Amino acid sequence: MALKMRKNVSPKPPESCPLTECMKIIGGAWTPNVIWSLRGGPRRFSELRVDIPPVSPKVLSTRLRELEERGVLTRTIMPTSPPSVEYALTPLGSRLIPAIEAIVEVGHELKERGLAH
Amino acid sequence: MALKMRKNVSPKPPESCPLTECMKIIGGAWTPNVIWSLRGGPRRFSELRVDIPPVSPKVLSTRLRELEERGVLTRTIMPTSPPSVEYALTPLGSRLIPAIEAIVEVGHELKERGLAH
DNA sequence: CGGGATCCTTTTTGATACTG
DNA sequence: CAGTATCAAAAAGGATCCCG
Repeated sequence: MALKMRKNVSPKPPESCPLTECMKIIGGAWTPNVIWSLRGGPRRFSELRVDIPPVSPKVLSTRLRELEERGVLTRTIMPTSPPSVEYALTPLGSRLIPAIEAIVEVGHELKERGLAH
Repeated sequence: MALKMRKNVSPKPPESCPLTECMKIIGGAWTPNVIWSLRGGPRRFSELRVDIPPVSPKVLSTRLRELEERGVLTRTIMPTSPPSVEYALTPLGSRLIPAIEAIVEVGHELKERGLAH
């Protein structure tokens, strides 16, 4: 016995499920951008569209609904005229910022090394 | 002038491009799992398949090629018999670990809160 | 063992147009 | 303004079989 005496019998990824779970959140198209845009404070639908020009209204609203469902952001209807809706990060949503920053950092390096595709 | 005196004229996401760039790396199916499996040291193709049972050989090899191309990992053919191939994280690849850990952490919380889907 | 080649299905995204 | 509806297009992933 003890045939395969590799140092790494498998790092054991018990967190790989939460990983997948969280990737579903930030993995959607434009999702990181939405969170990034909200990091400085609440923003309205049309403001987000300006922040992220290439996103279509359909995809944006889809992302926003998903993120609200998962407790990443809140949707508040402001009693103004014309009516407006504000989106803001929840505390949980804010916790995604460091993760995204880490990703940004590596992405940055990738560009510098010309490894971006 | 100064019509829109919102506090956040837009957090300005200049890094949103590297962000997208990096998301392309870790955004693929099973990619985080691959990196996670390699975090403890080099692994072979078939070992990765064991670590990540649901991944098909096609997708796994696709991911590995992408990751190699982007300098995240190295591919080394070992002169053994039968021949084997080892994959290992590069220093750049290792820098993704903290990012993934941050993601895992939030994913973990999501599960606890029952917000996972 | 370590994949490449195919083919097919599912999931996602995008473009437009239209409404309360 | 803040979306929804519809339709079409495209990625992405999965299943298999095969080969050096």
